Amino acid sequence: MSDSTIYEVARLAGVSIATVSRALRGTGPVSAATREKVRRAVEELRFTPSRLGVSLAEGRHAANGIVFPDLSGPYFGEVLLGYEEVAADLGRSVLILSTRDRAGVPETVKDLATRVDGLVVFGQTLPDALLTELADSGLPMVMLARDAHPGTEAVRSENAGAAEALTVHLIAHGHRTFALAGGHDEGDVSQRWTAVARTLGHHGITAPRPVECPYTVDGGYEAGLGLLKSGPDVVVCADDQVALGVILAAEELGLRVPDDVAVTGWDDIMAARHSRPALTTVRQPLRELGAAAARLLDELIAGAEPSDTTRVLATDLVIRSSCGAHQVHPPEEP
Amino acid sequence: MSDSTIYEVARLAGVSIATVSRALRGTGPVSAATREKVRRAVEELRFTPSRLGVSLAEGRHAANGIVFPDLSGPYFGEVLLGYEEVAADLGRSVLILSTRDRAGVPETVKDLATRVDGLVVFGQTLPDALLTELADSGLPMVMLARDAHPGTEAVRSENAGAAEALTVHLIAHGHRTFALAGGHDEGDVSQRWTAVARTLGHHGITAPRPVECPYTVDGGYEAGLGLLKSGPDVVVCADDQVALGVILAAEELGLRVPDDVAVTGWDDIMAARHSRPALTTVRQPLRELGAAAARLLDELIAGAEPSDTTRVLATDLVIRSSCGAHQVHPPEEP
DNA sequence: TTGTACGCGTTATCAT
DNA sequence: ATGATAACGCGTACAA
Repeated sequence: MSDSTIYEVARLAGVSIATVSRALRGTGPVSAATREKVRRAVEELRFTPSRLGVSLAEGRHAANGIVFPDLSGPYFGEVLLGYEEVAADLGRSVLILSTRDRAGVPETVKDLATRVDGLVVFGQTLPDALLTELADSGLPMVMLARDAHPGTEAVRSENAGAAEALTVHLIAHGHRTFALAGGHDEGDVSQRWTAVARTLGHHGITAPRPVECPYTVDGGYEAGLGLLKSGPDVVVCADDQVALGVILAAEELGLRVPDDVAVTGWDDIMAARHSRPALTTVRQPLRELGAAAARLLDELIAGAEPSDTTRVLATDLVIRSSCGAHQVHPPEEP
Repeated sequence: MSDSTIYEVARLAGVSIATVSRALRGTGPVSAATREKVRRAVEELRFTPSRLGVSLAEGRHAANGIVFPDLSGPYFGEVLLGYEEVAADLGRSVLILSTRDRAGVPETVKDLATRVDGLVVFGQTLPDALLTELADSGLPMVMLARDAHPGTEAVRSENAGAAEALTVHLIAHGHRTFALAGGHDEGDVSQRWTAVARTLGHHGITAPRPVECPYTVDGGYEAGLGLLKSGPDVVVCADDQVALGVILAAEELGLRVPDDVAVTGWDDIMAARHSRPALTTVRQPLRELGAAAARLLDELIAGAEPSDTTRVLATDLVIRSSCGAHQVHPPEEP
C-alpha cells in the first residue's frame, strides 16, 4: 500500500538513491559495508521497487498479452497453460483478454497493447484491419492457430497432412458418404476442410459443405441431430468436443458408433481417450503451441524482425475405435 | 513502438501538454477549436498515452491479478472466464499466474503484486504466511474457493449443505458402504468431506478416509481401481473429473454404474451431463464465482475495508443416474 | 480557456 | 565507491 520509495531507503541508509539502485540490482560497484546498510534499510522499510518506475526507466513492461476467443473447453486452457509457463520462465507476466461475444474488443485490445511488450493473438479473434494497425505500430505479435499476418510471426499445428491422412484412413475403412461438422473460419479448421475436400476429390467423392456449429459438445449434438438424418458413413468433426456431441446425437437417434456411423474428432483432448467409443482424432500439441508462441514472441521483443513466417508443429493421427473396424484395411505400414 | 509523446502532440497542435491531456480526457474546459487542433495532431502522430505514464500519474494500475494452481480441466477456466469478463467490464486488465508445480512461486507472486491494484487467490495455491505478508502490505485481496484469510475477502460456494443433502440422498438409495475419492486439502474439498462424514455419522455409518488423487480423470481412474476393490456401494468424488475416472475404472473392473456401484461428482461440468451414466453431482456456479470475486476485489480497491468475510454462493444437488435407482426412495418433496 | 511546473519512482550517465 | 541529476511520459494543482 503506502509503499516506501527508493528515496526513503537512501535516506535511512545514509546513501544516495543511485547507490541503493546499484546495491539492489548489482549493477555497479558497491562496498560491502554500504551494501549491508542498504540491505537493512530495505528490510526495515519493506521496500519493493515500484514496477511502474522500473518499467518507465527500463522502457519495457516485462509483460506480454494473449488474446483468445474463449476459455471454456480444454483447448484454449491448455494452450494458455503452455504460454504462461514459458512466459513466466522468461520473467514476463501474462495479461489475458478474452473476446467472447464481447463488445468494444478493438478498444480493449488497444489498451492491452499499451501494457505489454508483445502480443499473442489467436486466429479469428480480431479483424485483419486491427491486426495490421497493431503490427504497424511496431508491436511484436505472434499469431496462433493460423498463418502469419504481415508484420507478425505465427505458430500453428499441421492441418492439411493430417486431414489427408485421416480422410485416406476413413476411405480405406470403406466410408464413402462424408459429413463435416463444425463451421469453417479462416484459421485451422478451414485448412482441414480444404484438405479433406481435396483428398475426397482425388477419390471421386464430392465433399459436403461443413455444417457450422459452436465448438462445444452441445454444438456438436445439435449439428449431429441434423447431419445424421442424411445417413452419412462418417462424420468428420472440427474438434473433439463437436465429435463427442455428434456421438451423443447418434445415440439419441438410435445409431451405433462406429457400426452405423463413424465419427472422428480433432485435438485429442483428454476426453477423447476416455469416451466410448474412444475417439479417432488428430493429436495437436496444445501446450507446445502456447510455449512456442511465447518463445517466438520473446525473440521478436528481443529485436528479431518479424518474418511473416508460420511455424508448423507436427500432429499425429490417433486411430481409436470411433472411426470403424480396423480389419478392413490396416493403416499404412511404417 | 517509437510511440509519440504528449509533448510532440502539444507542439504539433501548438498548445501545452496540459491542454492536450484535458482535451483527451475531457477533464477540463477546452475550446472547440483547440480540441479540434489536438484531435488532428493526435491522429497525425497516432498518439496513444503511455500506460506507464498514466498509471504513474494516476497512482494505479487499472489491472488486477489472479493466482490459480492450474488450467487443465474445466474448473479454473470457467472461473477465470467469469473473473476476466467482470474485470474487463470494470475497465481493469487481468494478469494471470499459474502455480502448477512451479518453483519460485513466492517471488513470482510478489512480482505480480507490484503490477496490480488487487489480487484474487485460489485456495491452496499459496502458503498462509505469504498470504499474510501480501495482505499486510495493504494489497487488496480476495480468496477464492476457501474461507477468508485475515485481511482479505472471500468467495466460495456452499459445500456442507450440499454434501449433506447428497449424502442423505445416497443413504436413501440404500447405499451403506461409502468410499471417498479425491484427497482433502483445506479448501472446498475438506468442507465437503467433513460434512459427508458428519452426515454419515448421524446415520451410524463410519466415514472412510478420503483417498487422495489428482483432480483429473486419470487421477480418478487410478484411485478408482484401488477403491473399488473393497466393493463400496457408492464412491463420492471430490469433483466430476475424478468421478468420470472412477466410472472408467469401474468399467475396467467389470462393474456396472450405478447397478453395481454408484458414483457421484461435484461441480457439474459439461461432461457430467453428457457422460454415461449421467453424473449425479453438485452444481457450482463457476463463472459466478469468478465474477463475484472480481466485484469484491473492485470494492476493496475502491477503498472498502477487508472484512475477513466469506461470501457463500448457493449450490444445487443435481440428481442424474449415476447415483442409483430413484424409485427406491424418491428425493424429498419440495 | 490555457500554460507552467511539479510529482510519480525508477535507472543510468557522468562527475567526483 | 559514491553522489547529483537527467531522463522516462503523464496528470494536475496553480497561476495567468
